[in-house]
Formats: sequence, C-alpha cells, structure tokens
Amino acid sequence: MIKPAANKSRASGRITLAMVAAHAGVATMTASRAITQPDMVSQALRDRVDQAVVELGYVPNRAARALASSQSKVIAVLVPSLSNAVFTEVLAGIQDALDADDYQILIGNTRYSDKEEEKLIGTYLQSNPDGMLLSGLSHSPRVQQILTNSRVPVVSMMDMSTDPSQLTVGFSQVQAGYAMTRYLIDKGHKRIGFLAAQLDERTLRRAEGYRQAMQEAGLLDNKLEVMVGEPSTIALGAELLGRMLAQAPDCDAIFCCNDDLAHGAVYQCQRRGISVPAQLAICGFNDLPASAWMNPSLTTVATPRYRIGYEAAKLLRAVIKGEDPANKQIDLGFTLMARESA
Amino acid sequence: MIKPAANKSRASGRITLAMVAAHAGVATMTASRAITQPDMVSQALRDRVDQAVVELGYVPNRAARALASSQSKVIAVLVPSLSNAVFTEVLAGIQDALDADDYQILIGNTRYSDKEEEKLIGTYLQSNPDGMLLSGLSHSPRVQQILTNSRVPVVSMMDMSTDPSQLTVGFSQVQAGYAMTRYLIDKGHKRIGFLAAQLDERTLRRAEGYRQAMQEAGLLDNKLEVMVGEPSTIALGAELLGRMLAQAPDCDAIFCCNDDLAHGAVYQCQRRGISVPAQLAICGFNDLPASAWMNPSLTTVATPRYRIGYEAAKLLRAVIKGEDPANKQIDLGFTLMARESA
DNA sequence: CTGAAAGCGCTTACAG
DNA sequence: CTGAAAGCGCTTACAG
Repeated sequence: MIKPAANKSRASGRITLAMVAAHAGVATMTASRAITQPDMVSQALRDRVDQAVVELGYVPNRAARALASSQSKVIAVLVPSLSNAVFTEVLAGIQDALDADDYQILIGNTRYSDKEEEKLIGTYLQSNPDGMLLSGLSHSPRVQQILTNSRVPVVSMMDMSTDPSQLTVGFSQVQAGYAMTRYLIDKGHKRIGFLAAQLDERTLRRAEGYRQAMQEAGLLDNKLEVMVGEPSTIALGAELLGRMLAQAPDCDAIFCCNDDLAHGAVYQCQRRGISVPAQLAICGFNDLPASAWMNPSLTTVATPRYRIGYEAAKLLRAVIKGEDPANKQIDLGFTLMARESA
Repeated sequence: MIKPAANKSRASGRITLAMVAAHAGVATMTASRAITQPDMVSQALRDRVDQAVVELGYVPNRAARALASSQSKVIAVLVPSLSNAVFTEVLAGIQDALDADDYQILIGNTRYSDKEEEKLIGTYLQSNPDGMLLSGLSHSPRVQQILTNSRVPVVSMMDMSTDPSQLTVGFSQVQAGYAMTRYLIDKGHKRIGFLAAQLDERTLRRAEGYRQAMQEAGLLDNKLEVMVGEPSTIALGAELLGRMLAQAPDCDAIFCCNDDLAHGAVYQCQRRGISVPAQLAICGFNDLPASAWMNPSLTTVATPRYRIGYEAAKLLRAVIKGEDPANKQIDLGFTLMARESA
C-alpha cells in the first residue's frame, strides 16, 4: 500500500489523539472527551481509550490544546530575584497552592529591572497566560499599558496597595519599617542608622517607615542613612557598615533593610572587635534561616513570604475561575523577632 | 453590515497575524515572513507590516506557532530545589547562556523526589520541548524510558558520568569528597566525622569520596558517620552536630556534606563553648556566600555551579541546532577553600 | 452518550 | 520577493 500524502506530511512523528482514537475504534472527539471529561463517556469506551493511550504512549500536545481551547493553563510568575530566599519561598507557596490544578507555571526573573520585566511580560503574553502573579505594586507605564490591554488577571505580591481594585497579597512594608525603628527607639537608641541596598520598591517603603518613626521622635538625620543601588549581599553589608561608621561615628544602632546586609554588618563588627549589641545594635529584615542561629542571633522582622505566594496563587485561581473574591486585598502582616543583636 | 459567522466564532478576541496582514495589505504569509524572517521580505512590505504590528498591538500566539512549526522554543530545566542557593545559581547561568535566543525556559522543582521528577517530565513533554536540562545522572527507570521514547536532547548537570555518550556538565562529586577528606587527614586529623542530610545522589557520591580517603588512611569507622534523609538546613546542622558528638565523642574534625549543615554545626559549637577549629575542625561543601564571612570563616569546597548552568545550556543549544559537540563531557572542576574553620 | 465538521492562529511546502 | 492552499493536533459547537 502506498500512502500518497506521506512524503509531504508535516506530521511531527508523535502519537496523536487521532491515532489513539483509531486504535480504540472511536471518533477523535470521543477520545478527547475520554481524556479531558471522562464522566461524559461510557465506561466501555473510556476503558478502550485509556488502554490505547497506554499502549501507544500518547502524550497530549499542549500547544494544540491551547490553540483549540484558547485556554493556556499557564500562569506566569515574575519575581525580581531567585538568589534572594524571600522569593524562592514565595515560589514554593505558589507551587503548593497550584499543585492540584494542572497549571504550567512560568517563572520569570526580572533581576530588579523594569526593562527585564517588560521583556518577560511581553514574552509570557505570547503564551496567552490565564493569569499573572507579579512582585510589587509599581510597574513602568508601558508594562501597565500592556497589562491593561491584555486583560489578563493579575495579582500583586509583597506589599499593600492603596488602590482597592488592585488584587494584592502582602503586608505593609512601610508599617514594618516603622515598627522596627520604633522598637529601636523604645530601647533607648538615639542615633539609629539605616543601611540599604538595591533600593527596590520595598526597600524604599521600609525607608519611608524608618523616616516616619525617626521624624516623630525628633531623631531624623540624613547622615544616618547609607543607601546604595547595588544588589544586597553579605559582602556589601560588611562594606556598608564601615561606610556608616565613617559617616556617623556616634551611631548606636543600625537597621539594615534586609538580613543579608545585617549578617555582613554583624560579621564585620566581629572582625573589628565591635561588640553587638553592647557597642552597636544591629537588626535586619526578613528573618532568613541563618538569623536565628548566628551568634549573636539577629533581631529582625519575620515576613510571611511563603503564605504570600500561597494566598496570591489561591486568589488568582479564584479570579481565573470567574469568582469575585470578597477580599481583594489580603494583608498577611509581619512579626518583629526580638533577639540578641538589638 | 452583518457578519454572519460572528456568533459562532471561536476567535479569542486577540489580534491575529491575518488581521495584521489585512491592515498592511499583504498576504498572511508575507506578514509571517516579515516578522520571523525579515530578510526574505522587501523593505517596503516589511515596513508596512512592522507598522501594522505596532498600530494593532499584535502579540504572536506561541501555541499556534509551536503547532504549525513543530518547534516549541521551549527548554525545560529540572532542579531538585529552589531554596538551595546552588541551584538558583545554576539557573542564573542557564538564563544568561540562553538570553539572546528566545527560548522559553520552563523551571521545574523536583524537591528531591523521583515521583515529582517523573510528573514534571511528563507535563513538560506535553510542551514538546526542544531540549531538557536535568540535575544529576541517575533517574528512575520510568523516567529514563520516557526520556528515551521522547527523543528530546538532554544534558545532565552537576556530576560526571561514566557513560561517554551522555551529555554532561559538572565536576566529580566523588573526587571533591575525597579531596576535602584528604585535606583534613593531611592536617593530622584522625577521627574525622561525616555529617550528611537529604542523601541525594551528590551527597552519596561525596560520602563515597570520604570513605575512599578514610579507608586508604586506615581511618574508616562507621561510628563517624551521621547521615539522615531530612532536608539540609542550618537547624539540622546544629542538631546533627550534637548527635555526632554523642556518637563519636573523640571526633576531632567534621566534614559536612554542605555549607548549610556546616553553618549550623559551627553555630552550635559556639553555643556549647566548643572552639572551632582548636577543639573541633569543621568544614563544608559549596562555598555559599556566608561561608567566607562568618567567624570563623568556613573551610569548604567551591563549586562552579553558575558555570555548570551556563555551559550546560550552551551545550544543549548546540545539540538542538544539530551540531555534534566535540566535548560531550565537560568537567568544570572544584576548588578547595582552606579558611579558618579547619 | 457519540461523532462529523469546522476552526483555533500560525507555518510549511509549493508555485509563480 | 510574494501568495493561495493545506496542515499542525487539538476542542468547540452542533446534531443526533
């Protein structure tokens, strides 16, 4: 037998639904239903299809499904960093929340860059995602434009929005920054430095909280602020401690905008023979695993990043399903962890 | 004007290539070429199409492209963990290597589970990936079966394979384990403990190297091994240090299978008043950022994980392009970092 | 419960 | 360089 069309065939060589259907002796439609809506097919035919699937080793073609159904079953997630443990825990929460549904999760790393974010969103939109999970509230005008045009449901993570229509899961970065500063003030510190890097949205909001508290207490002094745009690392924390001490030698406490910087600052103090907290109190932000274990243990703010990811994903899923969630703004709060370092 | 087919339309509502073509007054084919192979279209038409794309805000439909071309432009990456900095750096290398090409990178977290790996590979195969990047050499028989059937190019990362046909980028975990143990032996230690958790493939290979070196020196003693299946954390390192000391009180050095455990062990020693390295030498594996900064700084093995990701992605890309790489096994080596703790 | 037809939005394979 | 036709592998919308 000659198959006339064989030569000019564009077939991929993979097993198709049509082949499964033929093997089972049913129509393609029935094979499709047996797989995606088994309840709508009789037991007998369903069994035959299932068997054909196994015998042929059928793997559904997601692109074809997406094209035909105009439902991608894709959720795109954008985080500013993968080396920051905060965001890998956010991702863990998202994965756990979406584990049962068979969403394909597209993880994008913007590296704290608006340009990268724009590029990634453009790319991901090509996959026609059912929804997106974004880090932060502020995006470039072009991104906002693109997002609006696309009509893709978006949930913002990490901070609380003032716009009640915006779906948001997080906690108030300003309040957390304020709370940590008040804690230091209440401990009697007067010259409280603020050490920051990266200067992303969240860091700036924490700085806002710091300034509010300092202002209220009449302690505000810009000599006490050391803020640089480089990525936060332990090494940078060590370096910036030196800069702070040079700039404000009378500084008696330092609020680091995250634990990485704080770890570096503490280690640097140890090397310089500065006793923490006796001579200098140091605290951080996020409560990374090492913070509870290092010596001295680090006073910091514990943030609910796993739950942020989890709840954000659940919220997005509800919206995708067409539900109108009662609570569009989920505030998960934060916890001040008073330990040895401050 | 009534559009007769409008009601029964299954159109997604998005701008399509056909609309762009109509707007530009060319055939769909020409619009397609103007976008994907601009050199094959005259300047004049190309400009008209480009303009139509902008005016209409056209976003290509990746599913349709994948289906028609049977090229997904997808690369799937499987790592056992995202909370382990080692693998996030591998991912960074992969991203950087693939940045120019417009591959969609699918990141899967197997959580050190064969079942999860199987599930993820099954899911990702539905997207018909152009290639896959896998962590480790050993996979379940079913996974190997599925992979073979799929004919998708695979590059294995993190360790060196003995099978010369297997595309591999990494370094010898056995040799690294051996080297660290020899270092401790050469320093005069006799009772060298081995502390391990997770017990994944790589950890077991490091244990192999440890045992080889201990055996050669006539120092092997299973009382010196504490190995548990739980995930590695600083907290677990702190706990296991206690267990080791209870089991082998005369132990004079401890080789921790990774830096997280080592950090926990060092912190625990500090809390118990055990001086490191004077009373007990401690070393780790991977050289995480904190290791160089903590006090005492940690002796460990620096591993080239960023480059592993980078080179593995480059290798995979070459294979996808049909090249036959001269070097199918890339050994990136490792570096012993002798510091204060051992 | 089952199926024949049409269509999703693109690209391949030709032909001119 | 340009384009009309067919097809990728599924699902939707009907009809029975």
